[in-house]
Amino acid sequence: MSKSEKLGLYPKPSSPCNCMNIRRAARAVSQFYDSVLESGGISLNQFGMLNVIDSMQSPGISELAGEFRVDRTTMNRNLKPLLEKGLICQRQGSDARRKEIVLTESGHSVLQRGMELWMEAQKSLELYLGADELKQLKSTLSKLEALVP
Amino acid sequence: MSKSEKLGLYPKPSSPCNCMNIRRAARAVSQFYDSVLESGGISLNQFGMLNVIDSMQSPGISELAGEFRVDRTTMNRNLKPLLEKGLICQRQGSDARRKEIVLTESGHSVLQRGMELWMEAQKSLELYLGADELKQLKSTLSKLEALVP
DNA sequence: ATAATAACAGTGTATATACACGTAATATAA
DNA sequence: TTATATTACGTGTATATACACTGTTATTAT
Repeated sequence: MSKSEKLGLYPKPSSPCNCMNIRRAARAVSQFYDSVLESGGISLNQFGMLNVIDSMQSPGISELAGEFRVDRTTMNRNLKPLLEKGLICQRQGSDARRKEIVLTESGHSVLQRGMELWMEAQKSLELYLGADELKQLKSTLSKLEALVP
Repeated sequence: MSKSEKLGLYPKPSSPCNCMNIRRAARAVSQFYDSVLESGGISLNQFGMLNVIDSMQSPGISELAGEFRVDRTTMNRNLKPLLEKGLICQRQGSDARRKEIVLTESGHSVLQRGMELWMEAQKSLELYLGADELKQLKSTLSKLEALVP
């Protein structure tokens, strides 16, 4: 390893590929948020699921997936760790096909603690990027989301 | 489903969470690039690995991971599909610890075809966002990458 | 020369992601 | 009312991602 590499004098070169770059950035930001949320015993993704569940009226898995904008089967799998940790539970609705998801007591606690940490992370990122650049980023990301139906 | 939902008149609301938004955007852009590369029989991620391998001098797995900015063990696992498809092969270097990765004939072909498709995808995205907004995005993504060491 | 340390790679485990396929329950059409 | 279509959910399979731990080889210190 060269001296300049050790000292990190050179910025990491970006890929010419826009997709690679956004994937890398997403990994980096995820790791940052995860590290901030770590002391709350939960990951950013799991915190996000708890938060969305809490904001909906006992949603079914498909509705949750729609709100979260992931595949339905992805949501199904991602709920498993929350179930095992006892942060959510499932109950049968009047429609026998539907499985309603609700937060447990423990889930509410973890969500509340996570919210404080999440706000820290949000604030840190805003400081890091600056309000203007962050606003521009949000706008662009919103457009990119619409690339897929 | 309401009429407005069917017609998609309302833009999908973004999450207040910056991390969620960038993760979603990354998924959307990945799906877009994957769909364009599909006829080349390869995903964007795999194309990217082929491309980086091709641009390096028979790298070891750790070097490759460093260039690609993923965990070493992630790179190890991600190379498996490429090996099974016969697009790359591994060979022993003079250093017995090191496993050098090189493209096969087939790998070069797939890379070449993928390159055309990738350029299409790049061009499409540039048209979609506009050159200025894309440039700004690249700059911001580069900063975000630096959030983690 | 031997012991301690570095560097390189692999595996177990866990999560995240989505497609193809299958099953059960409801709603709609004939 | 029965046949059909739609809706909601689950599983198998495959990929992507990273951490903790292990093993092997090379380098360095004593």
